[in-house]
Order: sequence, then C-alpha cells, then structure tokens
Amino acid sequence: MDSSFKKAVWDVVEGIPRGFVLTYGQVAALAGLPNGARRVSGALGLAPKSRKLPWHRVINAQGKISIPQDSPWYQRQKDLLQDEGIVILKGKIDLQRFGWSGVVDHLMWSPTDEEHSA
DNA sequence: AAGATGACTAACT
DNA sequence: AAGTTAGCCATCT
Repeated sequence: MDSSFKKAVWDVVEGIPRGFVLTYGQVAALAGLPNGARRVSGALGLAPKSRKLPWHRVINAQGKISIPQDSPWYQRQKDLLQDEGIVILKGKIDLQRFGWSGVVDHLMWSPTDEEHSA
C-alpha cells in the first residue's frame, strides 16, 4: 500500500465537516486514486489514534454502513453518525442531503430549474 | 507463485 | 427494491 495514499485519505477524511458524509469512492478520488475505494477502508483501519479521524463519516455509495453488522463497530458508527444529526432511515442515509458534495449539488440544482438544465 | 478476501462500485436482472 | 456479476487492487494465505 502506497503510504502517501494512506496519508492523503486521512487528510481528506479529517476535512469532512460534522454532520456530513462521503463515500469510499469519493474519498479515494479526492485522495488521488479514482479506483481506490477498497483501499480506503484499509487506510482508515491503519490510521493512528493521534489523528482522531471522523472515520464514521465514510460510508458506501449506497448510503449504507459497510461494516458487517456482526461487528461491534457497526453499531458504533451508527451511533456516532446519529449523534451528529445524521438521519439513518431503514439503514440508509440520504446522500442527497448528508453527502458533502451532495449539499453543493442541491444548492446548484434547484428543482425549479429542472426544465432549463438540459 | 496462485488463489482468496474485502469497511467498494457500477451495471444488470 | 433487492440480488447477482464483473471489475477493482493491495494484502494475506
């Protein structure tokens, strides 16, 4: 594993604002590896505690927690997310609303402009 | 060296 | 909406 990638991942995750989430794919892309989604999970696991990363703000592209439910970390991540105001309905998080870039998209894409966009 | 694995994804059924 | 398939690629057996 390229150590510079790990570091890039940590930097990206560290920059996720409270109350928002990013998908593994997005983090990978922002860290410089467009095809490195699967690498992100590893990087998070290797992160030193001293960085105190908001690792829980990283979820999969389906808006769901990717940790196996039989792991204690699953509930842990769920709690942390809900504690910062993120709503998890039926196990899914609305990326349009809580996704970091999703917020920007929403601001730029007003429903009333729908017919003008194409 | 070769095959299995996984905190992933997009595309398809 | 939920399950399957095929790519992905560093790590681990």
